[in-house]
Amino acid sequence: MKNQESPLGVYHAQEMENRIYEWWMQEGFFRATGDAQKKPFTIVMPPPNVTGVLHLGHALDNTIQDLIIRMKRMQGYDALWIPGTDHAGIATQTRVEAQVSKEEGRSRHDLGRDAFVSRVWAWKERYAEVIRSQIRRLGASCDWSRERFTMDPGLSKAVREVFVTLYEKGLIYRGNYIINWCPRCTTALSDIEVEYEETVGALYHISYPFVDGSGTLTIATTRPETLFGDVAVAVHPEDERYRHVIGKRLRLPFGEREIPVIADDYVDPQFGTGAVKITPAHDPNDFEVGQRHQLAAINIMTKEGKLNEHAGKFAGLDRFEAREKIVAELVSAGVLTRTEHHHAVGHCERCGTVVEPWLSTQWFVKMEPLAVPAQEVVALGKTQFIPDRFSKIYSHWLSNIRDWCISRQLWWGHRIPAFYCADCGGTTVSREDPMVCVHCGSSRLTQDEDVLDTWFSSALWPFSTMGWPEDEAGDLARYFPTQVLSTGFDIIYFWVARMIFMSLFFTSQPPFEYVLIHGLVRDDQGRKFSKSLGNGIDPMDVIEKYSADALRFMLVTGAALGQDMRFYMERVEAAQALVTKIWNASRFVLMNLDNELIYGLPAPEERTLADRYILHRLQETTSQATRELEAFQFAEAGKTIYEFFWNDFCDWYIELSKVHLYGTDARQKEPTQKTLTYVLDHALRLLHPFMPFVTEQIWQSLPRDGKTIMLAPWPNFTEEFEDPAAADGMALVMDVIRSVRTLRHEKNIALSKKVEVILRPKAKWQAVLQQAAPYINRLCNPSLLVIDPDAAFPEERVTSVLADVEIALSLAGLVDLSAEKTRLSEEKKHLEFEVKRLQTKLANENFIAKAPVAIVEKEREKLHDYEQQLEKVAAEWARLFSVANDREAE
RNA sequence: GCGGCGGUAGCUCAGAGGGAGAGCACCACCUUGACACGGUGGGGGUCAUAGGUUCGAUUCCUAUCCGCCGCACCA
Repeated sequence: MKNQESPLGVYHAQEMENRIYEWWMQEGFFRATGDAQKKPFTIVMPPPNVTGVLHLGHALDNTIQDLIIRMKRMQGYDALWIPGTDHAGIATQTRVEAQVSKEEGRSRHDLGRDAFVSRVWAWKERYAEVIRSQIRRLGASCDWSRERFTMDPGLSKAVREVFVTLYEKGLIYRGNYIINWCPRCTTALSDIEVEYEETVGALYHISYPFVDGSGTLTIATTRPETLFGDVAVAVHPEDERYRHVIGKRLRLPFGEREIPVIADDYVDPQFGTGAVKITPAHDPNDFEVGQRHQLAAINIMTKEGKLNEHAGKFAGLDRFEAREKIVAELVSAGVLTRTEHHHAVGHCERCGTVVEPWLSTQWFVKMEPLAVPAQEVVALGKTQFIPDRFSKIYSHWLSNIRDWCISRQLWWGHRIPAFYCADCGGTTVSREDPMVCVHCGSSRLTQDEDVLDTWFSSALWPFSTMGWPEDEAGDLARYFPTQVLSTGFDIIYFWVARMIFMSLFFTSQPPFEYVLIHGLVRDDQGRKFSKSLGNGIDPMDVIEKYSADALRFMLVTGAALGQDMRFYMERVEAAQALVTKIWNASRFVLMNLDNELIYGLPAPEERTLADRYILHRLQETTSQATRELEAFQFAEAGKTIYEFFWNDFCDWYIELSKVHLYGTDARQKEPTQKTLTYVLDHALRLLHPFMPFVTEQIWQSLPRDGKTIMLAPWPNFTEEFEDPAAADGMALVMDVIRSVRTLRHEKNIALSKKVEVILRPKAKWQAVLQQAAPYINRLCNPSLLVIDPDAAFPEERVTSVLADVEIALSLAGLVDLSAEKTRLSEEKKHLEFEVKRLQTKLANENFIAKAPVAIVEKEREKLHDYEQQLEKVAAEWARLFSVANDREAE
């Protein structure tokens, strides 16, 4: 009967995980119910870009969200997790352009706008499906019936509504300003889409001759090719060196154009020569200087980054090629020298091309009116960053923010709803495509060719996914605002801040209560994963080799929130070991159940000491893990549950349970079976958000109440289980067992070899130890177990002294006196040290006076225990000496 | 220049005002009726450095060193 087959069989992660996910989907467990009895709890998933596949960072992010949403669902919330994908304008367009070019050797212009865009849609369909299957493979319990894409009709409607509203309120405007331009992508970029990289470049000193022949003025520049756009040279008004040349005129090289010397305190006299060429069309600072002095702006570059007709004979050359040629000519003319110069050069975030500050007409969002409330809401704690330090980063950015350039010269994205009139030149911005110009009534309208920055639509994600603006009574009313957002710190500016100000503006509510910021997943050497390093790890490969459960557990316990983590396969293996351990422990439980077992707990009076202990620990673990999870301390919570399951449940309780399961007293069998089942059930529930698959699989085989562990109630605080007496008692029993084992090990006595064990406890522990005798018998294998405060120890023995019990093994003929003396004297030395330490501490009047009473009391108890132990160890040590002397005397 | 993070056992990381923990690795023993992805026992840390606060600091404060990151400027 004991050896019946476990219904669990062999663990096959791949087959099992796929099958379970399918079943969850079929049963609709992921769908938010809308149950009015339940409180809603909502998370919107940061939509992955449809550019390609998911990486470990996505896996971490989604695991965190799934963990939270699964716990909340079990806690009885109407939990909603909205999945989706982002169209990722530049990134996706670039990928598809590359694909078209590679496969057909054609550019997007060869295809034409409509044909190209339909190619991108095809790409989107394909990769959205890849991403969907990857998220599923991870076990994400998101509500697929509410999946969204940033370019869905509803979300596009939201984009248009937002654009038009902001335009009407004067918060969106079009203008000719310096923006960041990527000549490769041929589009404008926002400030944060530019990545600055420290580079070794050159500082060129060029001498411009005065028109009146009175010598030259030497300027310093890093970009000599822009000299064709120079409209002035500026010096500091207070700079004595140049005061006399202000107002004079200079002649530019390569041409006859003359420019004035002006004074502006923007100039730093310490830098370079103290004289700066002013090129308003190609430098943001120069642009401002130009405006202050009413200077013209000469744009000398094409959108591809080539010099245009203003550059004379250099027209048509690429900007870097032109720079070389210009420098060469100026050097031979003797008017240019160069020095090495370190400076940060902006690169396109998507393609790495050096970004060009470029004057062009673009659409902007006026930021200040939006940024102020967005800062407030975080400052007031209505939205909280976890860890809190990220709120500083957020607030710092918002307080220094410049207007947001939102137009992109791309084809993939939301087309800007602005229409220009061919007759009056007026602009019409409207919710529906206009038939006629609002200014003059002409029907000769053409829509702006450009699309909006992807982040413009992502910024609306928390409410656009819920039906805003069309359906405000449905999901939006119930599930917005959301409770939690989980994302990486790299996206705080791009996305989090923008969602917050857009939500505040359009819904008057912050979009989330908590923003969880996690760190980066790095490789085993601490480097970022990157294509160029070739160190990428596909989460699907990890799942394939181990399991989604293991990957999830590893990621979520790998580091504290906000801290970067290194990805080590060894740690996935460790997580997999836990999965296996859970599986095997469950097999044990199941193969020891009787078919007619009724689900439930044994009555309190039927519970064994071990039962009481494990229920107490279950209770502790439940409280602690719940507290930690609710504080978003996932790694801590994972550890708490891990330790309970492995150490308390497997190493101790299961071993102890064997006494009752296989023992002679049949009455104890059923209570133990019930406790095993109960504790396993609840431990699985605690583990489920971490490891959804294996816990579901096991739970299905368990006597249970419910259809799926996904919807089983989250374990609650159960006062009835609180049992400090059982906890203390078992702690002592465990100490005793451990000590006996240690003595056996030190004396090389295998557990299979029986040996007499004598325990001399303090009287108050007599009953507990007596009760625990069957456990000690099973785990220590004594030939005879004596438990008696007055027991006499045999002459030939080894001993161990605990605070509350003395332990002796009877070892006739086996005691190595000198080894034993060494061991005891080490022990004695250690105890003496501790006693001394505590005596000194307690002799300190300041300590007694100022430390909390409880601490002082604790230290006194410690001292007392140590003193007693020392006394006994010293006595034993002395006894050995006399035995040794006797032997020598013989 | 401004700001942030990290420096704890060989490795990766937790932790916390009252003489430091885990996983992996290591050593010894064990095929004990769930599990060798296991069991039992063990070794290993002046908690980066120097000051300060405190009865007490590895934990709080200051400075320094080392590693990393963000922002700003860069003609």
